Amino acid sequence: MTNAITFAALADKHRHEIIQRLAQKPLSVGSLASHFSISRPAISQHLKVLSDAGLVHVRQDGTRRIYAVNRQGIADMRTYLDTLWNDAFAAYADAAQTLSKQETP
Amino acid sequence: MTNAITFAALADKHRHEIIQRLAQKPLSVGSLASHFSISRPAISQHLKVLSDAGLVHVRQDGTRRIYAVNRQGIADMRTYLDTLWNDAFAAYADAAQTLSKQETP
DNA sequence: CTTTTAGGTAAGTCTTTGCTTACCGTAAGC
DNA sequence: GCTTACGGTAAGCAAAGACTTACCTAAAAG
Repeated sequence: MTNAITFAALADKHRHEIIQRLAQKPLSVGSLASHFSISRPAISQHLKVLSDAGLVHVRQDGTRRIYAVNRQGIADMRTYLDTLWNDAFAAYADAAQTLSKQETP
Repeated sequence: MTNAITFAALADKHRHEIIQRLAQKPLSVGSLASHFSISRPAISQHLKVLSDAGLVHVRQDGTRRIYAVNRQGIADMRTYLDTLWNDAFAAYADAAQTLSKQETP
């Protein structure tokens, strides 16, 4: 289910860059953090937000935790936007037909 | 261009509902506000955020302002997610090939 | 011209959130 | 066993954000 918190996960500049990097290649927390100016715990917290939103998933590898993009989560957002787009299209076509009353309160 | 602020626009519960309603039918500010428990100025502020993100546009109709979904903005987000999805897919295929070194720091 | 209707904007408050440092648990290496 | 590497979590703080009320402008109605 795609909702406000799913979008909130990508609403931060750093989380945005995190998911971009993970889309290129799955990475450990430390290796990910090395690309940023913020602390490693901050990255951990961002990853939790992304994880809770279902946009990334973890795999344990020894002492390291490898994060990767959860493609299903991305697909769900796409579907959500598809619906929005289609609805808006239908509403537009509808408004074009009945030009007289654009808005019935 | 789709970035963090575009997603931030949909990161709020109320803005989420606003765009859903606008996707069904373009609405004036007041008529939109009547469906919510928050004040009209609050709705105005939310509409500004959505507008700045390029997700809605306005049309003046007498003293009223009719807001509608900007389909191009939605399409841009879809494209962004498409790229993300494809990149993640490529990274996944790549990781499957070279199973030995999943991560090169 | 005056009044109403519609809505954007400002100022102030309260909540949320992103960051830091400090701490703790767990898995590999010796 | 002990130690080191890797990260998740807690507490506290400062910045951002979502509200409110109050105010102001612009278009229609009379």
